Amino acid sequence: MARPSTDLDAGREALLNCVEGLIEQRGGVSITLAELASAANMSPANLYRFFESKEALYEAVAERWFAPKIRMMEEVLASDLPIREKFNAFYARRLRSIIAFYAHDPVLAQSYIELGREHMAIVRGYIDLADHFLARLVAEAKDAGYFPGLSIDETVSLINLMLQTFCDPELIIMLIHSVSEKKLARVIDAIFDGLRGDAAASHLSVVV
Amino acid sequence: MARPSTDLDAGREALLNCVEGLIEQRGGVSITLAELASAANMSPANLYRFFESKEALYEAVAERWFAPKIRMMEEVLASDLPIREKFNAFYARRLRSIIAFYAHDPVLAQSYIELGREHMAIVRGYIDLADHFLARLVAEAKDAGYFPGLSIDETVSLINLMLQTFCDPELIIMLIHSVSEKKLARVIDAIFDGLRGDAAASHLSVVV
Amino acid sequence: MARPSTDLDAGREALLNCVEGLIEQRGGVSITLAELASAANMSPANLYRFFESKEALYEAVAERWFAPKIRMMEEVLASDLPIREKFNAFYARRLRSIIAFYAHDPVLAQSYIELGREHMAIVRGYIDLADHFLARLVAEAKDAGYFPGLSIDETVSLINLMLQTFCDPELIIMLIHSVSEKKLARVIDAIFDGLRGDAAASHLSVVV
Amino acid sequence: MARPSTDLDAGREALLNCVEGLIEQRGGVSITLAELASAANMSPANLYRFFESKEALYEAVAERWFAPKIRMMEEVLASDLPIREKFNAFYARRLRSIIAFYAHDPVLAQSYIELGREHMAIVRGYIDLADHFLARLVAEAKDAGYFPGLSIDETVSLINLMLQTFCDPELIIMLIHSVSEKKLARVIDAIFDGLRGDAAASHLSVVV
DNA sequence: GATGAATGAGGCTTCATTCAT
DNA sequence: CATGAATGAAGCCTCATTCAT
Repeated sequence: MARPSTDLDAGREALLNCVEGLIEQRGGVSITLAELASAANMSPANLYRFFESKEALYEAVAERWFAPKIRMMEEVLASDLPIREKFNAFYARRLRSIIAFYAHDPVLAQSYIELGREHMAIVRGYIDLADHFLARLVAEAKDAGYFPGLSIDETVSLINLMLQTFCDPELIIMLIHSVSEKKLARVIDAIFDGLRGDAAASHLSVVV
Repeated sequence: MARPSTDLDAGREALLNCVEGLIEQRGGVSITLAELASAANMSPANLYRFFESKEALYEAVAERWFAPKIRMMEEVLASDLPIREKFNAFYARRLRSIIAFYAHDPVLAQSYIELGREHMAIVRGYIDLADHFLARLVAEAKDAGYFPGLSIDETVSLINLMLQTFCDPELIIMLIHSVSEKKLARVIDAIFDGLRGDAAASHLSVVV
Repeated sequence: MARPSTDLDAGREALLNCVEGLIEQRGGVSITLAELASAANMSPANLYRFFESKEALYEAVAERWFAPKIRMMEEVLASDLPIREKFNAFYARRLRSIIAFYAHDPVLAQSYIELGREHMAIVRGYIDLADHFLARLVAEAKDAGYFPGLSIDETVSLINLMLQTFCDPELIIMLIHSVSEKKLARVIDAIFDGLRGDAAASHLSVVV
Repeated sequence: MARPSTDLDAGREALLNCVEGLIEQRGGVSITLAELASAANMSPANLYRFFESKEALYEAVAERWFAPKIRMMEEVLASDLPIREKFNAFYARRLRSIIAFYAHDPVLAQSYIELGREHMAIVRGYIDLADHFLARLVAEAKDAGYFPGLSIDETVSLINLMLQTFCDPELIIMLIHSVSEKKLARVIDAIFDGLRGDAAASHLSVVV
């Protein structure tokens, strides 16, 4: 009866906060379970009541970071904006949120980046998800006549290359002073107005 | 027997270059001695001819990073510039070099920062050294009548707080778009013209 | 209050049945208390009401296996059969019961053997007890004039060697197709008719 | 130069012998790396020079056990016996070797069985390989007109059911006194003469 | 009584470090 | 000099066991 999971969930939240605290204090690099346990005033073994492995813990940390971004993307996809605006929103909202997060706590942001680099496998899942969303946007755009002569996969690949600096948090932070929503809009315009397969065929063969 | 140390020194340099290469390729996180040895085409055991421990290796990496800055600071201290300019040069030259390094290779710069966070103990020594230099500058400034009513230590502490963002590489990079030598000059002016003990007594108690 | 031990005893029995079930299903190797608890629909902690340790649990399992054999041995010892028949019954009844158990459930039998090998310490106690009974039988036999020139201990040791394959369950099962009560009877005859100290002195020195 | 692997290979062999010794002494259940290391007079860490994990060690143990059987099966498959004899040889040779191994060292054989039960995943690979060989035999037999109305997979599945007791070492040992090459031959005759799809259709649906 | 929470000991594995050659 | 062999300490994880409720 009751919700036996509530306690565990609360504990999980508390632990995630703890992790966040540690990350901020000393970077996210090589945090030890012993270290986390001691920060959380429990034995290392007890951590396993809340997370079934260190990996699962990092997944939860990643989820905390990515969940709102995924929600955003889903909202945008479900919206009935015209495709070009939809496309812009898809990237702009994420960009804005990353910039805001960085502005609010640059050290924490940096540390998340580090963490991401150490746990590529976890991050990759989210990148793939974003790619999947992008593919759906591209399909919609193709239905509207854009990107003629290009397959969806080709288009996705090209767009990823062009917009990398507007969606990879690491690059965004690295180029924080030159990246902006305005520039993003420009690039997206260029993509929609200029990206096609016919003229560019020879180049594409290089890309592939 | 010639000078066996020359060989060792050359080997050390080569290894440090190797380390730098590794750091740039894959971040500085959890580089293994085996990994470094294999990158340097030697056995792990042989590394110990050049560095007596992994810690010592990291110290050398740190020294490479800090040495020119220390030299700079020493030069400035030894110069016969008027104290205010001396003070400015003390910070401005370091700031310029960090910004240049970051501009030249942002990823490497980031990785050094990571490394620094992982090896705080090593870094701390250099921070203390810089504090020591600063204390000598402050003493000189006090001789010239500045910072009345403040002890050297109090002054050093206050100045560190105010100039943190102009000398901590992590903060500099983090605020790369808002930090500049010009602003540094302004802040230093404010320090020289405004920092004194009497009026600020109540605040200082808070600081401590 | 009543007799709280009755409940406990019942619980103990139930648990032992549970263990037996688990052993049969998945072998006796590395059964977890958590696993047993869940199979018994109780919390792991509650197991400790019934058995004070995992070791104690295994002792009980062993006891279940050994108890009827011990009872048999006691009955035989208390009986007033002539010594030679008594001796035969001492071994034959155990042999029969082991063969029957194996015939009834070979997998379970195998698993008990495994278990025994993993918990030698527990088993050793029962072996010692059997040795003690045997020593009493041997004493009785010596009173009747058998085994002249041999001490009780020497006799016990020799008999153990000769009858090992008729009382070690592992060996019995291993040699299931060549072991039989008839052969046992032959061997016992040989022991009673042939085992003496004088002629065999030189060999005995080797045995010791 | 030379063969740097030779030492390692020798060490591996030595370790496998050690494992075999341990298995024989105290069963194969829950052998600890520490235990093995101490039996081999080395530190647990050093084991990793020879085997990259405990799993890999057990794989090597398994390979030692299975390799000759696989070779046998391959030889039989490559031979140009008539299919029925080939089929018989395929099983009979394995059966003979298992019985011989058991006869030569029953305790060790038992312990290998235990080990197999603890490391099903490793064993499964070999079972699958045997199934693959069997499928090729069945295909050959079908080309010769046997097993009409049955697919290869169905036939393999049925034969496995019928011959289980002649190829699973655990079952062979368990039934050591009733299993024989002669009986195997009888069963194989029945399979070749009687196994077909048409008449048995209704039964097959049950089997599936 | 019975349970969930918590822990320490011990297992596998990695890695910096040492040592004999 | 340089190496391969070997190790101890430390990290992650499991599990028998205890304790407050």
